Amino acid sequence: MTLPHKRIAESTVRRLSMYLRYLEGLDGVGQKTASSDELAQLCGTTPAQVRKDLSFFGSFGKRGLGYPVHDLTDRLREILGLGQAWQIVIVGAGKIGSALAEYRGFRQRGFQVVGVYDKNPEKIGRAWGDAVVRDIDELATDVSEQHVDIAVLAIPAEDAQDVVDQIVGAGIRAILSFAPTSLRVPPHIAVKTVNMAMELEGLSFALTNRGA
Amino acid sequence: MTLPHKRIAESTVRRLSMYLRYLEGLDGVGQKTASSDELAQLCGTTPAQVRKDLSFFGSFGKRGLGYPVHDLTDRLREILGLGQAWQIVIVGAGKIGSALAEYRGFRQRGFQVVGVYDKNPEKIGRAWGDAVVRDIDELATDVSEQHVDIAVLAIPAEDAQDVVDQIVGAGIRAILSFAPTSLRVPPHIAVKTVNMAMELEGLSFALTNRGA
DNA sequence: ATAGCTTTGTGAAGAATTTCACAAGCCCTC
DNA sequence: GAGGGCTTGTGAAATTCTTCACAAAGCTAT
Repeated sequence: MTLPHKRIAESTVRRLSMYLRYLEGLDGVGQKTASSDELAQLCGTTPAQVRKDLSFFGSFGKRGLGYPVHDLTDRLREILGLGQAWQIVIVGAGKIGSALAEYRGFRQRGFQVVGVYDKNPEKIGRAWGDAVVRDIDELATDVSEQHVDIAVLAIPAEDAQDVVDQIVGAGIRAILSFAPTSLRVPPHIAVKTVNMAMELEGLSFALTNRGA
Repeated sequence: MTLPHKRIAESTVRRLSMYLRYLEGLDGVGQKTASSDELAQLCGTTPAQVRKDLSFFGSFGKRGLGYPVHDLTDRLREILGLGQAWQIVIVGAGKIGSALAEYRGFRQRGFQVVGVYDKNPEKIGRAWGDAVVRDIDELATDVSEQHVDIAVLAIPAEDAQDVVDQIVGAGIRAILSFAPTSLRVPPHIAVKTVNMAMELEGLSFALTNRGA
């Protein structure tokens, strides 16, 4: 459906995601068209960047007019693969896992939380949102038997690689990790890592080497 | 102290942060030296990249031997500005703010949480970790009167820009935002945004355009 | 239908980042 | 103290990403 003739940069995909968010907002208030300049200002980028990003996937705009808000919204959803419901599991029922399990953004964008796992016996069996916390020892079996697309890891760094090896063996296809460690996975598995310490240290560096 | 003759890329800073994490681990188990190759494998990058990144700041290694683990750890802490205690406030006492307030990584790396703020009267006054939740209306005053370096935003997108404007006016120097929106700030303010929807959509895109 | 204003789509230029490749340097052994 | 085996530090090459700049095209008004 989408035609990735060229490899699409990760930075481009991140921006597409941002364009989508703002287009949804514009669509919600009934705006019919938006120019690359308007989108760029909303997203904090440049008009040329917006046009280039979109041009990788086709010609959606009208010269002199801009982009049709509603159509482009649909098109971006399709490009980003949001047309279908992805099934995700959350691994780790601590504070972060808790915040994630209740995060409305998941459902809003078609990500269904089909399971929550922990290794702590005290947490197993408790209700969490719609799900019940299950024993992490069941994770691999569940992943291979049910259809699970994405695993979200909210567990300590030292447990992460072990869990990754298990779920990769069980056929997971993508991982979003909040564990502050780098993960080894086969090349066909998509992985993103969110590392708060890294973000904070980036700010610390910026404060130290500029604003001083 | 550190000598940023050239502008340092953000990607480089992120990797420095990762090198630091693994070096701390190696230091903890008493390893004396580490080669660029070993660090690269741990961090999932290349030896050349490791050497290039470090070379922006000096020559820390010994040819034939590698890098002195303990010294380089110290040096990286200094480069990243972790020698001092940064004071941070958390804005938004919801699930994410809660996870953040109790996040040990902050204190471990010298980030002191000196305040938690919310606009919900039911939350104001409750104890949160060491802090008590304060009224968000006091935030700007507190930022300008106390010494606050970094604000961590865990609030809805629609409230974010308003809070940003207030704390920028009050003299904040850096912002870490979990609000899924782009923030307008003057150029001397450092900003990082963590956007979960964006990460998930990146995975969705990858699943759609490859693994299919 | 034409003129004038606007905005897209896109090669080409430019900038930034990563990778290459190798001389220089350090350690150990003989 | 000379030779061999490693590993760093770094210009230069390669690659990737962003910005430029302009022809092509749509809309409105006359």
